[in-house]
Amino acid sequence: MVNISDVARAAGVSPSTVSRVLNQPDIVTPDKRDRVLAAIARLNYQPSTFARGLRRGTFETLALLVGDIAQPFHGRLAKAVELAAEEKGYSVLLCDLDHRQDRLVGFLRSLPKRGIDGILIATADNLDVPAVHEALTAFLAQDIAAVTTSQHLQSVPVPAVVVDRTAAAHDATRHLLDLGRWPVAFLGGGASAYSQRLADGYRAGCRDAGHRTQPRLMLDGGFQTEPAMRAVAALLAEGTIPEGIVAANVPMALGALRALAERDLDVPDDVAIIVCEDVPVAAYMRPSLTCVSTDLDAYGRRAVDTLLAAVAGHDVPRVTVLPHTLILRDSAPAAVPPPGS
Amino acid sequence: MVNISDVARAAGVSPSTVSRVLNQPDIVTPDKRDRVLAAIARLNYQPSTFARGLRRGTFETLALLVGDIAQPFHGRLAKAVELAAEEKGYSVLLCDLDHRQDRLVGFLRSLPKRGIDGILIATADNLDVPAVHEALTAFLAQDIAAVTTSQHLQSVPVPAVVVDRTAAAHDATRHLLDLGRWPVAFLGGGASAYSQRLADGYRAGCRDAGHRTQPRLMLDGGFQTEPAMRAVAALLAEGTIPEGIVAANVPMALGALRALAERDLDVPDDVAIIVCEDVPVAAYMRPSLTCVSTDLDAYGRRAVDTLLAAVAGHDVPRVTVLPHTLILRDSAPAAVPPPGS
DNA sequence: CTGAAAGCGCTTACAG
DNA sequence: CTGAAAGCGCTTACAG
Repeated sequence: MVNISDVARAAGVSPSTVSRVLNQPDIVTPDKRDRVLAAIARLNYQPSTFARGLRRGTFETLALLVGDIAQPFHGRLAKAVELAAEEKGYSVLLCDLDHRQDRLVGFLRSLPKRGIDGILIATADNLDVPAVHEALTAFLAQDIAAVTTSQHLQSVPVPAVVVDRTAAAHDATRHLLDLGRWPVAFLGGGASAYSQRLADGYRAGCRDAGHRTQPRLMLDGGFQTEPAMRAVAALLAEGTIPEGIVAANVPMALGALRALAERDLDVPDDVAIIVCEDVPVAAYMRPSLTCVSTDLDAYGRRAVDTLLAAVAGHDVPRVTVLPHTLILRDSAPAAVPPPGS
Repeated sequence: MVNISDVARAAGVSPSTVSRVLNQPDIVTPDKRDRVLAAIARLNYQPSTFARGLRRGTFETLALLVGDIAQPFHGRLAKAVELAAEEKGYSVLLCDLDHRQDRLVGFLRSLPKRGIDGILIATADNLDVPAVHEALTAFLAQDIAAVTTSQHLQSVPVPAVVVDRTAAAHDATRHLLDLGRWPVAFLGGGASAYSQRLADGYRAGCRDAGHRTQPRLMLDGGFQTEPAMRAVAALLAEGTIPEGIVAANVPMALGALRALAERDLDVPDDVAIIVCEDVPVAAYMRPSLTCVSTDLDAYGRRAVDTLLAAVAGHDVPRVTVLPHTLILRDSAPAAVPPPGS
């Protein structure tokens, strides 16, 4: 790579002047400025981000810690984040957690030495556990900005950019109940805070409609298709056929669809399904999936903007809530008679 | 962040000695070595990757240029790449091309200044076009290693780690023909080299079985669900009902499924579908999708290994071909009578 | 306005 | 074996 001295030599000035042309151009005589600019263009000079970063202490790089980039929601969000960051001149380091706590802790330990300016934590896994809390605290002590999506941390002061999951699940549940469906099962991901928040909304939705929730209707599908399928199959096998299912994510909704199909249950006629996230593929499945949807491009942009504001040392809101809307599709349309009628 | 001088002071040695403990430990007296190691542990010191990189000229960072991280195949491959790279101590910069040539060219121009050691180009978009060729040549001139997946470049000496797409499409086509299906349509992505390679395999498969391919059976679905749906719908509207469809990717297969459903055509009874890639979701759709599959973890690992070998200056094979297998699922099972029988 | 100098945090010949 | 010095490619007070 051509460096600043090459350019200086070519333009007949000192390296300092080349640097000034790049950073404070008005300080430089037009004559020299033009010569430098010409040399830069001719040699195709680009200042090394890291030599510059070493001096300035900022590398224009963010890290995205994602639960599982292979999941459609995360992939779609990662895309939005990358595009938004790139627009601001930042690069994005991809860190796939593979839903493993040891990986998260490892990244929190190793990322500071990589000179990143901030991290975005996008995982539904619970961060409010001692090991993560400790690693996160040590991380933040090094004055690197952090923002989470998908959860609002209790124990550590990290700003969150989130959808109100409780409200989303509440709306989803109400939609099924308004369709006259009951019982309605909840297909979540076990004890994670994220899943608990959805479960709260589900319970509230049931309560508001005068229904009593039952533990056996709270299914643990581990956020994955396969275990979700088994959880729904187990519910059916024990004799309960729910008239609706609120699924936390699309892969689990797929698992539910398969389990229902094996028992020849129709969606939405026998069982209506609604999902608490939206991804492109949801619109194209059969039946297409009714979802609580958020504009993921806006989500990614907002998360990046918040993180960059924090990087710049500005005060940022402790929590930013993005709007969500119900997208009606075939798995739980605007109106469909309950199976008994 | 604590730096090497802090450690040196704490251990009562010079920074040089600390550096040696890290890089050539046997050169250092055990006594001092232990003191330094203790100080490192106590202060939780980690040498800055970029200060080190500035000296050494290597930053232990790879860039992954991906056509669209939101597509399931790319997301799954990105995961494999990230895990493999991290295992070798490398970080991965995520660069989403959004299938736009200007973004690809922009990344090729801007990545060198970011001090990456190599790039992995994972896109089905055609790279053998003048603008990209020029940018790629300028990129390679800076002595940064590059590897492509998914295509073998004609014009530039970049090693490729690929599945033999022609053979894959050939096998896929033959499977449908062996089922007694004809006509069989090909659902590809227009003029891209990637799609052309698949089309070649499709044509060869037809030819081998004694069928004459017809241009109207070659559909352009642009690698996306929506246009694929329109392309299949158009074929049906014009009166042709294929007994089988070879789809280049899963999103297009979804589009085909929808178009067929709208005409009440059953899969696989009326129309069998086979896809030339495999992603987790394919197994869980209804009908589940028969696919030509490749172990994506092995794929990612192989791509990273090849790239790192190139970074290290070793000779690497111009092209590495990974094996593929047919995964039989419901959309084109082992045996199903043709619709006419 | 501009150049020479110092320094960001490392590594590695160079003396000793 | 070890420290002082130089240098990776920048930026920015500091003189002038």
